[in-house]
Amino acid sequence: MQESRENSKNSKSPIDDLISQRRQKMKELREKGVDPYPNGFDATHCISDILKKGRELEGKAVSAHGRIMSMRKMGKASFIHIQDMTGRVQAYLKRDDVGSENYMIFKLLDIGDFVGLSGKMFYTKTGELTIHVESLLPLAKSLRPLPEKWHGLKDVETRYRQRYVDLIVNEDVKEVFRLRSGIVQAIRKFLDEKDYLEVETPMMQSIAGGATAKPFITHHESLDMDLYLRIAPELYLKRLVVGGIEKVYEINRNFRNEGISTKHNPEFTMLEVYNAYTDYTSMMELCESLFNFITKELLGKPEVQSREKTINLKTPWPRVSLYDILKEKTGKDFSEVDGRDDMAKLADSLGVKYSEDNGEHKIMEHIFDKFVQPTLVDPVFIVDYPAKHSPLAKPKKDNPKIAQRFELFINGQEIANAYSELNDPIQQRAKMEEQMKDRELKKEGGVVDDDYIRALEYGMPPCSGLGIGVDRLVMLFTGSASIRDVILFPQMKKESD
RNA sequence: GCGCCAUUAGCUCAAUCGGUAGAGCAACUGCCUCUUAAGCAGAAGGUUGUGGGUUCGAUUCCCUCAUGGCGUACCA
Repeated sequence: MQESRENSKNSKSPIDDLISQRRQKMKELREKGVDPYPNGFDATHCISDILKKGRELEGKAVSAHGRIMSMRKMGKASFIHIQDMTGRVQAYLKRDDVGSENYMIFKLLDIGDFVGLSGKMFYTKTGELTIHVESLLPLAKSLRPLPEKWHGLKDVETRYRQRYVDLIVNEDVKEVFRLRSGIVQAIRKFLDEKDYLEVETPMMQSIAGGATAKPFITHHESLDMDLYLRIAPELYLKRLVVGGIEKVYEINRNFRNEGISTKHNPEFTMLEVYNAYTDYTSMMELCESLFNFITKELLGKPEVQSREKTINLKTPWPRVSLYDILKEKTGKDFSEVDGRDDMAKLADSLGVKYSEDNGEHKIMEHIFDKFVQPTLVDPVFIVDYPAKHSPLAKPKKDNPKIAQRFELFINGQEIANAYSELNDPIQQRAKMEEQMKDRELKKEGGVVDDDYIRALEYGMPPCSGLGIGVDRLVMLFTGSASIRDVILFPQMKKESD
C-alpha cells in the first residue's frame, strides 16, 4: 500500500488522479457493505423492450440494467441515462424515494459504472419515458473516465486499439458490426436452405495453396515441422468435393503476409462455396440470388449508398468480357498482345506504371486497375480471364487460352472470384509445375501439392467454386471506406509508450 | 518501402510574427427534488508523442525516432 502510494506520487499524472478518485469511491462503497462487483442482476426488460412498450408500461414496475452514460445531479434528485446492448433509457432518482442510504450509494457512482435499477415507469414533463427508481444495485465499478458525451471518441487510433471504448460511445460502430453479423447470418441461411454443408478446414497447412500470396509461417514443436497459416481454403474444400460432399462452403479467416491498407488486413474473412455438377455460370446465378437474399433480409431494397454514389444491385447483372471492357476503356485491343514485352509497351503508351518483375498478366492487371476497375460501380461480372493465370480453373473448351472464370466488381472493388474448377489431374499437375517456375523467379518457394493431385486422381466431379471477401462485402453494405471499420480488432503496430 | 499530413489535459478542440499553453465536457468542492449538451459559484488538472538541434527564448523553425491517417507501391 505504502509502496503504491509512493509510486503514484512519483508517476503522478492526471489520469492516475482520475483513477484513484474512482478507486476511492469504490473503497467507500465497500465500507458501506456494497460489493462493487457483485454477480448479477435479474432485469424484467431489456432497454429496447421498455422503449418499445412505452405507454403500455406507464405506472408499471420494471427492472433494467446497463451502463451509466450521463448524470444530471440536482442535489436531492438526479436524472441518469443507462445504456445496454439494445438502447438507452432515462432514470430518475429522488432521495426521498430511494432512501438516503441508497442515495448516498448512488452518489458514489460514476459515468461508466454498471447499475441495476428497479422502479415504476413514468413520463417526465418533457415527455421522456423514465424509470422512477425505487431501488438500485451497483453492478460493476468503472475506474477509467469515458470520452466526452457530446463529441464521443474520434481519435481513429484509439478507436481501433480500444474498440471496447469505441463501442461504448459510438452507436453507429455497434450498428456496423450488427449488420456484419446479419450479413454472415444471411449467407449461412441462404446456403443452408440450399443444402450446402458448412465445414471447417485447416488453418495450419503444410503447403500454403489455393492462391498466390506470402504466407505466415509458424512451427509445430512436437512434430518439428513448419506450418503455414492458410492463404485460402480452396484445395481442402475441393478435396471434400472429391469425397462426395457435393455442396460445401466455409466462412473463415485467411491470412496473407502482405501490405496493410484500407482494403487489406493480414487476416480477413473469406466465403468459399463449391457446387458439384455445375460450371461457373451457375455461380453467377448463385451470386445474384445471394445478393438478392441479403438485400431482402437486411436492406429492404436492392440499393446501397457509398460516399456519393448510389449503387443499384438489381439483378441480373451484366457479363462483360475482360478484353471487351479493356478495349472500351483504353481503346486498345488486348487480344492482339503478344508476350510480356508487348504488354509492357502497351502499358507505356497508356502511361501505366509497372515494375520490372511484373509479368504479362500483372501488367494487364495494372492497366485494368487504372482504367477499368474504378468505373465498375454497379455490379458487373467480368469474364474471359486468361487461362495461364488461373491455374486452378478449367479452360474453355473452344478456347483453351481462356479460363472459365469470372470476377464480380461492385463500387470499384473486386467482391467475388469464381471458376469452373479444373478437375483433370494431369492438367492440374502440369499447371502447378508451371506455376512453380514463376514462384521460383519470385523466390517465394512452394511445392506442388501432391496429395491434392492424388485426390483429383480419384476423380472430382465437374464443379464450380466461388470466393467472396466477406469484409469487403460488409464494407459495401455499410458504406465503409476502410476495412478497419468492419473488422473489430484490425491489425495495428505495437503501441508505443 | 516511398511521399504528404497529424500527434497539445481522460475526451473534443484552441493558442496571432518564435515571447513561455486556453476553453468545453468529464473529474473535484459547495448550492440545487422534472433534468436532458441541466444550471450557478469555486478550485484543480500539461515533461505540448520521443530524443536532439537552432535561439536570449520553441507547441511554433530544423533533424531523428515512434504511432496513426491519406496517397502510392507491393498483393493472381
